[in-house]
Amino acid sequence: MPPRRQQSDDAPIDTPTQSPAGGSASVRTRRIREFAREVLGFAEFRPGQEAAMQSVVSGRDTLAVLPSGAGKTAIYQVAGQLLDGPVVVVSPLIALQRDQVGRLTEIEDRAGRAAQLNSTMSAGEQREVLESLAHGSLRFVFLAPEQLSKPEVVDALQEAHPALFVVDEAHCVSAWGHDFRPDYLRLGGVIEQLGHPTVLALTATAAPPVRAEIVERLEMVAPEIVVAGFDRPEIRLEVDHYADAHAKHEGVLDRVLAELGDGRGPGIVYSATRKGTEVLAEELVDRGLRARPYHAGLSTAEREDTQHAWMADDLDVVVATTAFGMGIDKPGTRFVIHAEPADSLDSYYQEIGRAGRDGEPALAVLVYRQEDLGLRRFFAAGTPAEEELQQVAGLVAAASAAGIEEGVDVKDLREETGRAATPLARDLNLLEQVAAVVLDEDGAAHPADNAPPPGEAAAAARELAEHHERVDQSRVEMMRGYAETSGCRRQFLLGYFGEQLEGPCGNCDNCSSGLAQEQHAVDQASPFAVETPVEHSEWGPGVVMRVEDDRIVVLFDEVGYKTLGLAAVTANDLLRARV
DNA sequence: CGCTACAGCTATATAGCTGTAGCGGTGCCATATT
Repeated sequence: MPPRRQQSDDAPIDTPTQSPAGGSASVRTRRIREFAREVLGFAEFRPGQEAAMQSVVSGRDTLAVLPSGAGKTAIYQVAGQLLDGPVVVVSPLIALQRDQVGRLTEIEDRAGRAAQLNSTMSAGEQREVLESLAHGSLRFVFLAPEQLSKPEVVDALQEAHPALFVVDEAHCVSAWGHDFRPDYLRLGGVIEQLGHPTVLALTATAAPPVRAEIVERLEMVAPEIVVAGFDRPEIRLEVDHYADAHAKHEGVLDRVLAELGDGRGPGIVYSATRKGTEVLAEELVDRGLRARPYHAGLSTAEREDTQHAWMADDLDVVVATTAFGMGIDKPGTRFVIHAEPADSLDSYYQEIGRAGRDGEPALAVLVYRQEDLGLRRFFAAGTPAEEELQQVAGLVAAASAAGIEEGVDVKDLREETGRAATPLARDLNLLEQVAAVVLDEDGAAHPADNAPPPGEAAAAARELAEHHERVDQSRVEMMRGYAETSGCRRQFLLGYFGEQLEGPCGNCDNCSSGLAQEQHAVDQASPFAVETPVEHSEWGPGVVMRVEDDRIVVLFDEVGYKTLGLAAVTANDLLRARV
């Protein structure tokens, strides 16, 4: 397990005697404050912000989990000014890169020049960025992780000796790395190639296992972990339960109409499917609302148009898949209604966190049907068959044995196995992670040095995939737990993120109905307290995340979140406190 | 995992049931076609 050091906002900063920014901690503090005031126009820091700046400027790898709007960007702006060398910022979306570069360009004369590097630019423009980086005339470069699979990009970065390597929206490492965007998993290797500049990982939402994975994947060394309180008390939490699909559908429409009818709005409706967004948007339009669907299947022009209309207050509702989100910050968003549950509380919290960013009261409603978790379970599944993995490993090994030096192309593998590109890419990534296969810069597969035989490699890869699947499924179960709890929903949510709220929040449906108070009274009597490290006879070590009257939720290192009945636990002596 | 569309069956012919195959989410990038 990676280290899990935590530091509260006001804890003293641990200061090495010699630091890249030079000088003592007090000098550093002064320079940070000066820059923040004079260039960024800060009157004061948000929670966690200055602690993260201190840590980064002192040359320490840092993971900062700070709420949206807490000024994560300012952390690397300040660091970029005080460190000696350029700053590389890995950002998941080209649109986000564009926004950041735009903002930095406004203060360019004081903060330093910024540029992006991506496929929307001409070859000439891309070359120019790499050259100015090498000449030292660029302070910030923004790129997607995929750029770092190109050797010429890594070479250019290496020559520029970056002082800081920033991974923005760092939860993507965990959420997207495994299958969707595997280059996120390779960032650790890139950081090593660059001589391990100081690493700064930034995210708004990360539960303890996600934090651990970020630290591990990025190969962060003795990281400072700054977590600022991420309670959003202004967001009221509610869950509407339905048994019937049609009734649920009507329930979503009614909920939206009720909110807007009361003059509250605008808001976002999240649906799990593209079709769902289109059907709901159309029906809302039929009921007289300014509503539009948004998903990745729409043309770029349509998406941009909808996004602009949303930002310009020309829409009451955007009905969207998860494609609508990162980088969209509209402070006056009054409600977020989910027509289906998210795949985890991590995603759910991120999505509802888009409401009420102006600090005014906002509402998050989950319109819930147990069956809707099925789709999430399906997406969480998908451990490949061992034979499938063995076949792929075998083909790679055979090509090498036959003396084919350029390796095996994914295209060739597709022809030989008759399978689609996506599952094949997933197989190769798994085999790469168990040190059986190496992918070169052209995407061709070679056997790794001392690679295990295909049978062994396949077994190890399957085991790894099963581990991910168990954890992902357990995250879906926690989403279910949130929907079905009779306790305070905010306590449940914050507990999931490892933050304990002393009493019921008073601003969720279960608090309003009185259920949460009854529940809370019972919870006090549980034999296992929250945050107790425990050992389970079958599942190994874990930490108690949540306590209810007859059950507890434990986060296990190996199998993720599990809900245990207390009766069975005590009867069979399943769980012991670790010392 | 669960829903939908649709094929194929039934029953005095056109609607209504049953079984099941197919499908479902996120974005980089590069390459092929206009």
